[in-house]
Amino acid sequence: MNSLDPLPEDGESSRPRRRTRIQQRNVEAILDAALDVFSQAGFRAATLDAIAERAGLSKPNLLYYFDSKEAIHAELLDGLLDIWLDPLRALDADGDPQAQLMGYMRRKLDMSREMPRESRLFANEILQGGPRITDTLGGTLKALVDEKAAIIRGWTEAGRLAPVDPHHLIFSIWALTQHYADFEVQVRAVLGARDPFPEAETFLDTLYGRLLAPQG
Amino acid sequence: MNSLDPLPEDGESSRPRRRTRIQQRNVEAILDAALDVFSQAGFRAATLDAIAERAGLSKPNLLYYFDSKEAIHAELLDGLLDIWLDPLRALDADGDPQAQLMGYMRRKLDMSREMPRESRLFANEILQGGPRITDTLGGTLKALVDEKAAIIRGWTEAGRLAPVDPHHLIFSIWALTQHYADFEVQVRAVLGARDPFPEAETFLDTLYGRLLAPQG
DNA sequence: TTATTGTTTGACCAACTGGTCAAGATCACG
DNA sequence: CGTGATCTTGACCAGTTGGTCAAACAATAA
Repeated sequence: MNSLDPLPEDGESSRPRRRTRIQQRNVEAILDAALDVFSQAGFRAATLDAIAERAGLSKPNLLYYFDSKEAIHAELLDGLLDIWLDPLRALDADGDPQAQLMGYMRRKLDMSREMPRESRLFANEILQGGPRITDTLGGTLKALVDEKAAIIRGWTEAGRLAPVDPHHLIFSIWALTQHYADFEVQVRAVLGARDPFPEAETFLDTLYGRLLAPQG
Repeated sequence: MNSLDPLPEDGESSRPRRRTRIQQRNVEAILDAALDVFSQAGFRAATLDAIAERAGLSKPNLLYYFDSKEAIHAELLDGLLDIWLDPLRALDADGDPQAQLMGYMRRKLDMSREMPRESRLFANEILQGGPRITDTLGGTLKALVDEKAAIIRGWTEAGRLAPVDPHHLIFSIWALTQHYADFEVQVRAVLGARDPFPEAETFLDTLYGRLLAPQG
């Protein structure tokens, strides 16, 4: 039994956690390598050997920093979920409806471009039935989506937004933006040498412009 | 070495292939079980034991009908790809542009509802870099998409369709429809008991209605 | 019935995988 | 420097996995 993290038992600051430089560096390397491997293979098909190699450590050394394969995966998912949902949290009831939603879409698209591994990590997890995050899905996530859906419904009822099902509107933003990360291989195969993202941004601007503009 | 399929060496008809009733039944059972397992776990994480169990056969018996795990997977992908691309093939240059595209979208949404395993099989494959179908992606698929994109561009240029990037329009249909199969767990977690599909159809009708209607 | 072909399985194997452990190497600090 | 804490590793292990094989068990046609 190892597991470095000394549990709530700090003297002063309660956040930093990693104590030595070596710990800092290695834990970081492990999580980065694990993100590579898990996002490409999914939990079960990922191997500790592959993660260790990519991190430049031996397998037993990995297990000195983390209790198990599950522990690494869990820490990744945990840390990422917040980042992942941040753009939705930022949706502001007091802002301009269309600008808010288009801003949300763009931020998600940026994340697909800049954090494709993270996107694929979630995709893999959910595709495989999400056994490790069903709680979060039905809990935190559902609550957040319901909250924001209510805001969107409010906008529509105030006539500031064309009528749309708020939940499916949010799904559509997820689907359309994450598609460029999750199905990147396919998109690139079809598009050839072209860079998908600038075109995607233009297309999605058009799409949501036409979908959301009030009155028809 | 086994591999039943007698290669091009038939006496009369060249399609049927499976000779005995037993073969017919077992091969079918294996492919169905394999679809269950591969679509849920991805290629690497899927096990022959799991497939065998679900098919009600012993593992050596599986391998009497198929040369290897890869062979099962390959046959699945092969057989499915045609079905999967059929709706796009059906896009008719001579039809009404908007009706054609909305029809395509609906057929894809139907497939997400009725063949979610197949959708997830592809999703898993592509998520993991599509090592077993990159050829098809850059070949058959790209050719088909390019052809249909040209048709769509023609419609737009004729003023029969609002201007949109044809490739990204096709991507959007894939993303939005397959999302309901591939991310089903998430969608259901957020929506609770509601059936996603009827709502999805309404939403997508609205979306593509507003996006595609000519003139603004 | 018998010979032939088709089907099924238990026993087995080598490679891989997640994880352990004790011993050694390195570091931080008084 | 010395000493305790941190870090690293080779050797190892038990369970899993894709795949083999010879022998047994059907089905069927002559």
